[in-house]
Amino acid sequence: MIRITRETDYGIVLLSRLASVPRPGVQAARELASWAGLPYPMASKILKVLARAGLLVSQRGARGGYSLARPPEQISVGDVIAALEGPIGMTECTSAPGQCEQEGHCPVRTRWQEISAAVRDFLQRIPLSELLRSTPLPLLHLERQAAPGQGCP
Amino acid sequence: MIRITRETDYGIVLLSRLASVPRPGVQAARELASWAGLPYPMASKILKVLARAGLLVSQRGARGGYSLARPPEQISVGDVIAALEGPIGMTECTSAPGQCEQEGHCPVRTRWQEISAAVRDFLQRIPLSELLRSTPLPLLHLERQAAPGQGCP
DNA sequence: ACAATCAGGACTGGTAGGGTACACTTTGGC
DNA sequence: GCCAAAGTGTACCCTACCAGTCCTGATTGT
Repeated sequence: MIRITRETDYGIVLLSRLASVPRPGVQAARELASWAGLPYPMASKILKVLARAGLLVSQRGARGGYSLARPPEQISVGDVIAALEGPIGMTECTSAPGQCEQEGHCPVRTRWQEISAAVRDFLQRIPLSELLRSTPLPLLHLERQAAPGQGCP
Repeated sequence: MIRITRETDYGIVLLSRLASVPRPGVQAARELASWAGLPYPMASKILKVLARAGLLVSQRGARGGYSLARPPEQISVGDVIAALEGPIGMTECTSAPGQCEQEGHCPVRTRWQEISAAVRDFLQRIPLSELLRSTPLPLLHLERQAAPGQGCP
């Protein structure tokens, strides 16, 4: 279904929350969970992973919590997905070579690699900060160019 | 993991095979299966679904088989995915509204809808015929524009 | 008539998503 | 110095769905 998991979805919501408070905004997992309407254990699980991946900084002990490791402009949707689900690839063979026995003679393999790369790049270029803007949106548009490196002037 | 299922992957390979023979190229499921290195029941299952979805035309009886319902330029990767996995959406709420209780106040919902739409469009614009070209590739590129309808001149 | 072929299910095993629980460590505050 | 409030790590369960098989029927060319 070309779908992110629920955990990733939650992760993005939690990060967005952290991105929307003035930095440095340390928030406890319980606060974040209740704000997002998630059971605490679930939120905690996700936050742990995001911290280990380097997207969050954790502060242990009383009055501890989580805060963004980088400004929200420098954390992309792609980063979050990669942290919670592993490398982004539309097919098994694109994310982990050697899985498919057909690899040698598969007629569509290289194309899938290109398609995956395009989607990955696309997600990599959407920062958290953009997710939050409730105002006029820079329309996301997927373009096919005739040649590399020849963007609009 | 933002991944198409194996069935979809197989489906695209099978369709590509049909697209690569001169039309009207009726091929039996057994032939297609052995060509793709798939067990016959698996290939058969997939072909049935693709036929019901209108991407393939089936011919029953002796010397029957499958052929493309439309020229390969008019069948897109998005069509195949939709046929085998249902509507394309990166999150549950984008492909089937009403699933998420948070829908009303989810801060990132509209953005996901845009992102999903962009990916869906992108896949919708890659025809089977393109997957087969082994020659210089029109680079796939996902672009973000400032405004709609203002592509390169 | 018969064999080749597709159609439509039912059925099964495995794995990953989604969620919970618990024992442990760290740290601020009194 | 102790306690409570945090995060850490790991183990665990359950369910759904992916991946794959099998069987019984309906068509149709020869």
